[in-house]
Amino acid sequence: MPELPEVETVMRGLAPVMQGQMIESVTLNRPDLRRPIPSGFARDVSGRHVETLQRRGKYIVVLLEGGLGFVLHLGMSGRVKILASGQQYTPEKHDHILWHMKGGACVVYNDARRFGMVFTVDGANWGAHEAFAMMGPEPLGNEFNGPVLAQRLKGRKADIKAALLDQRVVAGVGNIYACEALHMAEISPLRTAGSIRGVRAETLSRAIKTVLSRAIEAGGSSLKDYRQADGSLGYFQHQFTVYDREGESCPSASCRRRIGDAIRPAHIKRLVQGGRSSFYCPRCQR
DNA sequence: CTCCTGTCCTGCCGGC
DNA sequence: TGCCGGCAGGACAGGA
Repeated sequence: MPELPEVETVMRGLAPVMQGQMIESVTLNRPDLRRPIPSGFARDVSGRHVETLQRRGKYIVVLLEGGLGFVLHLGMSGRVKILASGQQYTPEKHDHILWHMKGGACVVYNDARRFGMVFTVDGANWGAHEAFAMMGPEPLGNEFNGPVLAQRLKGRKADIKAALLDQRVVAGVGNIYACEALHMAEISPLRTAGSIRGVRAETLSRAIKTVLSRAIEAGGSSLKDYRQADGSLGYFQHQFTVYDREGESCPSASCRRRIGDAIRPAHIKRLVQGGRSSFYCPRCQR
């Protein structure tokens, strides 16, 4: 469930606790998440200051002094808890990794389904790591636009919905925001990916940017709330327009306008593509 | 190359 | 009430 906006929010929440601070020690409560945690991870990371935090797609990249870095992926149930200095730590089930910061703050990684991952990278050249080497453009950057999206979809026979989940096409989009962006762009999830070009590609690229930006804004405001509450990050839930709304009326004004308000609105449908649920409006998404 | 399916993992929810 | 099956989903492997 954590997609680009959630990961961005978690990273922003981590920054004040980690950036410029030293990792004093690391506790590993188990040797693996989805994959084994690299041997020596705790030793390698301990005793170093955190220089910067970055996000690439759904990954958080923590760059440390001395040219080492490590990467955190939240998988689907990963969440991060931040304990301020002096705050009592109450262990919870699935607390797998704890970073103890010098000064007493602590960052806890909790992941019930253990789809997350942690690995170290060469801090000077982390983009070359296999997790990033083939990754598509950052959707919120200037390097992502209609023509770029069209180029990346060119010739692809898969459904656009499936193609958007491919991190080589565009980074950071997952199942929820793929549904939301396609709805905003009024494009059917069943449309062949390669047919998205020209104006349609422009519309879709803009919808992706809008949907993700709005979610980050929502995350930013909920971040404040959660930090006041229990320090938990990555928990926030905001309202989706179509995702998980099977059977509800399509809220899109332009959808209603097509036939006039007097007539019944169209209803959100669910279908399974590549083993994943898609939610869409069969009337306004074409 | 691209596409497609299965796998990992556990909590939760619906059905009986 | 309790059990069981199915579902959720990001990345990746492996086969077509």
